[in-house]
Amino acid sequence: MQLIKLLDEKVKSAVFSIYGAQLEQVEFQPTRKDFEGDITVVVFPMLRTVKGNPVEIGTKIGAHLQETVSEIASFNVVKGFLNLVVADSYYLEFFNSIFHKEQYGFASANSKPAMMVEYSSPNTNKPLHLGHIRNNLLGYAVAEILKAAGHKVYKTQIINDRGIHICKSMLAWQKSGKGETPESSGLKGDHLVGKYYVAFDKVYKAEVAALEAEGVATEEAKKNAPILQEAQDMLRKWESGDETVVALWKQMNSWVYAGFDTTYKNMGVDFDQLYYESDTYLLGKDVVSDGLKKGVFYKKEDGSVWIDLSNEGLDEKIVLRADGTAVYMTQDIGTALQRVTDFPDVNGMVYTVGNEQDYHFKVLFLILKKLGYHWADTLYHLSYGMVDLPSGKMKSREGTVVDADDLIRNMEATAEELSKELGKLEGYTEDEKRGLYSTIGLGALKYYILKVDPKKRILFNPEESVDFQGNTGPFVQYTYARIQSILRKASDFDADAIVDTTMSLHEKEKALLKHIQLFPGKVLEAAENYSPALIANYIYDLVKAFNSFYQQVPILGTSEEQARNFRIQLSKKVGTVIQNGFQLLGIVVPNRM
RNA sequence: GGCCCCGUAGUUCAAUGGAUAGAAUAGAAGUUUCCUAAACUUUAGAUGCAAGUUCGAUUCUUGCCGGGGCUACCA
Repeated sequence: MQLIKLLDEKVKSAVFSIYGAQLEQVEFQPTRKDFEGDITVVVFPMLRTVKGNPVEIGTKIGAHLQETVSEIASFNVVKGFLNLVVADSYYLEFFNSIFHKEQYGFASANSKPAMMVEYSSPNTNKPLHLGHIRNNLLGYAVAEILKAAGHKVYKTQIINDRGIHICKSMLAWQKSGKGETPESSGLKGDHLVGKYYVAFDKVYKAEVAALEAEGVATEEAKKNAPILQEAQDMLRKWESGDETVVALWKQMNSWVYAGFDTTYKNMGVDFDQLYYESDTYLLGKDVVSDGLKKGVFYKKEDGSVWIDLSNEGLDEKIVLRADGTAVYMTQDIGTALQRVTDFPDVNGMVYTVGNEQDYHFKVLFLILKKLGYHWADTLYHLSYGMVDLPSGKMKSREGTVVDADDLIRNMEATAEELSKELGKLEGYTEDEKRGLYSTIGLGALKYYILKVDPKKRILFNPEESVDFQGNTGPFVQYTYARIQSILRKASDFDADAIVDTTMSLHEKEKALLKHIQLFPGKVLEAAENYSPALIANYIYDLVKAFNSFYQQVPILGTSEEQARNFRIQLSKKVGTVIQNGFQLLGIVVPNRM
């Protein structure tokens, strides 16, 4: 970053002194590995300002830079690309300047406005599945990245704890549960409740089929199945505050929360502030009447309230039912306002929600804007692709899901199996080993999900296990562990030594330093794009470069003392960057594996 | 039908409009008396199709083809 800033000025003044022309901006890119050089200036865009042959222009600028800028050791020009070779001393000075910064790459805390990141937001009628895992990992990682970019961040979720879905589980439990509890059944609370959600659907389908057999039309049968009507009745009772129903609702939700807490803990995600739909679903109604007065909304004959977005290329959208009750949109308007009230310092909210709701959020943000809330422009829908199975979409009701708890357990089991096969853990206690299996298994899973661009849909084949080799979490973790091993063995090295900047660098060392230098910029880029994938890919490249260095250059075996010490320091620094980068992804790195 | 997203090696992923499109995996061939071989090195293999803008297009525009999603007084 610093280098580019410096060169930007130098190139501009070079062009000015040679051609008397003022460049708007200079285009840089890292030099491709097939060419000699470290950083490349692209000459083509300059042709708009400076007339002439690109090679000739590049050569003149290169010569001028070599003469006047001490950091530039030499240059070459290929077609319209001016490749600059940066002096080793520059990189060594850079290394000295960052070596002691433990938080290297992170902007100073709270130097930017506070933001709120919403993620997870599950329904409370069934356990979490792979889709939720992607949501949680993305939301958590984006929150961490925003923090690293200097924002204060509040992590939040809205728990969808009311509605017909939870009544379905409640009803089925009431009918056939025989008082079963997590304790009596040995089932995790969310799994127990999910079991009854599936049970409801089974009865419901049977009833629909029975009605159809009697000659009732499918649509009618779906509406009139007795058990569904009972569930709707239960929801009405809940809304009117029926004591028995509310008590049952509280009990079943408490089971689910306990289950979710375990899953969140295992996944390593957390929240600063929770919102419950049962508290917020009535919010937003005042805003609607306010909007009516302002003329943002309009009322239809039946009393329902709408917004017309056809001028924006969207449809009409309902914001309040004819009977005056709130819909999804009403609630989301209210919740947004609530959050702004609760956290006045927040400037920017991120909603981590699947791309099936792209339209909903487009409309929500537009409505808030039309209502005149200045902060509407700071809202962002972090939309991500679905996680599908080869058989299609996951459906909890039909049991075709990859359960979050099962998957995590499987990943840990695979890690255990592999670790035992390799047998490198003598001296570890059983507890330490179990901790490590979890670190590796989760690392593999998290990396697998996060390295993919959020927008892209993931096809997950449960038959093919998630890899532990190649571009994977364990690959990165392994490299980190090897670095720690070096540091353990190098007890004699001087961690405070200032590197002699007149030393000449090995090609692999220079490659590493160049890469390390990119880290702070990469963090900012990831924050701007809300993309943990950028961090994952960056760390992967860094690790590749380190492994290549490790393989080809002796570290502890270096005969020259200064060079040896530098190589250990360099390894240590690479380790810190790996650790810091993986921390942003919520992945732990082990000292041994 | 309308609107949105996605099409890159067999497979899973990369590439602010820039050089000969990078990796991993699966395939082929190598590297352990030496810092952890979950590694390293070599090899073969891809931009859905057709136009346009540009000095230059995987990237931007349009059309077509393929996959997914949204288009509820459910959330």
